[in-house]
Amino acid sequence: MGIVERKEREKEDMRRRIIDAARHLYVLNGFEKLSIRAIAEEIEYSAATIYLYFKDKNEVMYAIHQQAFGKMMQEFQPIVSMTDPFDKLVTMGRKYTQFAMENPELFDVMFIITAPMETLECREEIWSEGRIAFNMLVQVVQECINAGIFRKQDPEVAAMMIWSTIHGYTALFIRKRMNMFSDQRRAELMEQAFALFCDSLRKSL
Amino acid sequence: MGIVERKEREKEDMRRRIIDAARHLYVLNGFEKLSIRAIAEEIEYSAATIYLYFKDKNEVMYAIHQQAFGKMMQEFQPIVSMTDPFDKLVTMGRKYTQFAMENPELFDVMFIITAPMETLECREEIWSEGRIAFNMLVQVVQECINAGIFRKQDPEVAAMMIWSTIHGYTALFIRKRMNMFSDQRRAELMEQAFALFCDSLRKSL
DNA sequence: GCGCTTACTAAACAGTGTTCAGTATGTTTG
DNA sequence: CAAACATACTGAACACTGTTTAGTAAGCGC
Repeated sequence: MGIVERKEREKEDMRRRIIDAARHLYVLNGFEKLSIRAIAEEIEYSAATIYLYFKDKNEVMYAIHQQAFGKMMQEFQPIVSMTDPFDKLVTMGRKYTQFAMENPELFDVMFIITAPMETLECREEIWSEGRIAFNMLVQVVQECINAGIFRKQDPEVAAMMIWSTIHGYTALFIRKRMNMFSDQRRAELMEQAFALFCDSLRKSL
Repeated sequence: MGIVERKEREKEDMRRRIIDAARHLYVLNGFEKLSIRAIAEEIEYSAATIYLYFKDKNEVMYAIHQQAFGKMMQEFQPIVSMTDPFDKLVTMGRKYTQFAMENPELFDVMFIITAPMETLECREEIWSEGRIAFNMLVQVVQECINAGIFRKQDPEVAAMMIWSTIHGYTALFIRKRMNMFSDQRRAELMEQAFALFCDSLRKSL
């Protein structure tokens, strides 16, 4: 009775094909221009078929968002084997922005667009991808506390502050809210603001 | 020959009526659900009429975004008459988040949604609203430097770092990226992260 | 009163997410 | 093997969306 298993596999396969096609089109053109019909055409099925595998467009976006977190966490892997906890923190910050620059649409669906969050909301689930990534940061902050680089304090509060700063200019950049500066000045400001922040952390946390 | 002036006034009046209707519907339902047809119905004109006064939906969003900046700057007015420059900074930070909480859709169009920025891009204009608001922050940072609260440094870099932090958790909150925490913990984290940041600024900038 | 400009609109175009009745194929059962 | 059922899929429709265009009606200067 391998039929049920095969069907299960085929179902899983189709889901993967839809997500792959959707992600492919999404990273090329963004959320607004990603249509169910375009995804369907890409995999050579009718648009209605997508709805046999996903509740709605939000759920497709949620799947892309999940994959994107996988990719980001993979790129963060090298950090865990670093020795100095403060270096870990600095590298995490750098990688966060770098990931956003290299994968603006993925960053968008992970941290800015509301669509994937709506799926969670109506499923009444917690945002586990975000929780896991945030925990990684909290962990590193805790290591800084243990190493005496930071004073004893709530690591989640410190992590939140750090995430905020890094996310802040990254999101402002991605959403073109630094366009009052020239390309060069923009890069300069981000780099120096980051350096100043790292410096400030070292001295005062 | 007051006819030209009257026509000019009427044209300006119609623009204002469109913006008012658009803003009204926008703050109620957000960007996705704001349609040109709905705006037209609100002012009892046909949809095509909107296009006699605005190039496209982006330009309507840009107008709303401009008004929103006006409102925010108004709410920031009391700050300029404060005496202690560091208090100014802290109050600005608080007001930024407070504005976002009280006017989530306005904050969205000002700092997150891409639509209004597209208008600027194709007009090849600078983002003057953002520039002016940022300058206000730079000014206060400069005052902190002059008062010896901060050491001598590039005030734009420091301002950028400060904006990033405040914008960071505010944007994460608005776009539901803090939903892995309970309502209470979320508020706690934001407040304490802000307090920690202010503390850190005092000590190290 | 006659042109001409301006203001406006109905209708169409090309798209969107989503639903549903109907079909065709694969699987199970008598 | 044939009938019954379950599954997978699709064409077409619904109710929208932003935007364009051709055509109409009113106001203005002469």
